[in-house]
Amino acid sequence: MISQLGARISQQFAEHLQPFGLRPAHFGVLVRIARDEGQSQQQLADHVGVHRNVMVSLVDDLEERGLVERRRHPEDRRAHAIHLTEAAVELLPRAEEVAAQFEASLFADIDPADHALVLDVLRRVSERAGLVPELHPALIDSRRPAPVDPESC
Amino acid sequence: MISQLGARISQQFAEHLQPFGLRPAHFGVLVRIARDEGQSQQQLADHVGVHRNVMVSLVDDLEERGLVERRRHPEDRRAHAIHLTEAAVELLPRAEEVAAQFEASLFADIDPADHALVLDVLRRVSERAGLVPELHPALIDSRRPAPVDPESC
DNA sequence: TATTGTTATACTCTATAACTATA
DNA sequence: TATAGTTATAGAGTATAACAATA
Repeated sequence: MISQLGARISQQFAEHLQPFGLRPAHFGVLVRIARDEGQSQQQLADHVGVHRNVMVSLVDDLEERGLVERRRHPEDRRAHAIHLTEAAVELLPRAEEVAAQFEASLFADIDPADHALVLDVLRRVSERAGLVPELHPALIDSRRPAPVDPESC
Repeated sequence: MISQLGARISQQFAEHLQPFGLRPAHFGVLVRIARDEGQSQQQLADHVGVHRNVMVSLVDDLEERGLVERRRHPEDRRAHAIHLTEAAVELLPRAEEVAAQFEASLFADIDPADHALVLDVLRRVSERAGLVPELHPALIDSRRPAPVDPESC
């Protein structure tokens, strides 16, 4: 159920972001850049939970949309330092407001205390499921619980 | 977050089902058939929430695995009546046990009352998001809330 | 030798259209 | 005319491997 719900939420969130010319992944990347400007693409990929190959095209898209800049990284000549443009600084709060309204609409008939509890529990379940945003992907696999042996049932 | 969690849960559930030679979608179809034997592929597709085209290959897979049979539908010569084989009747409870253990492992450090509450809330959110398992897909679109106008933020 | 960004490739999923046989 | 099952095809998304530049 969580999987199906997640897929539909992502689909609907994509519709909400369409007027901005963004997909959910773009939004996630922008939020991460805003939290800490000048990160490398590799760092962003780790934080968002995608492979660095995917980050290339995400940053490509955002650069074409005029929302981010690839600058020279001050410490590592291999890496880019990714920064928001002024257009992004203007756009991001509006997109975040749409996201907040969307979440509110989903939980519209849910008691606010229950809403908060659900998000807190899901956050803890996410960690248990190996979804640790701050963790390097290479470390995630070892945290995955091993599948159950079907013969033992 | 729900979207990312759902994707990872689906991925991990797939690993748990791999020893059975099943993917999550197959498991969902089997459960639906068990609930009401002799349904048409179209009915199954509606219940599971996929297009009837997709159900064709799902039933193909299950038939190859020897888990379901396509019999003549007693009332409609266009349709098939899908039934579980004895192998499926033997396998399904074991797969359901694996699923239950997997869910338990995800919520292992969550208070049981909170666990139940979360699932209940998510069920209600799912309905609000247009995820109504018993509803025909054609009716779902009209239940989707309209995207927010970004200019109003 | 390892890492960053990049490109290419393949594989899975999904969405759409069209066809047939029935209703 | 509409529906059930089927097939084919195109597109998005994802995963893997390889490469040049740099650490």
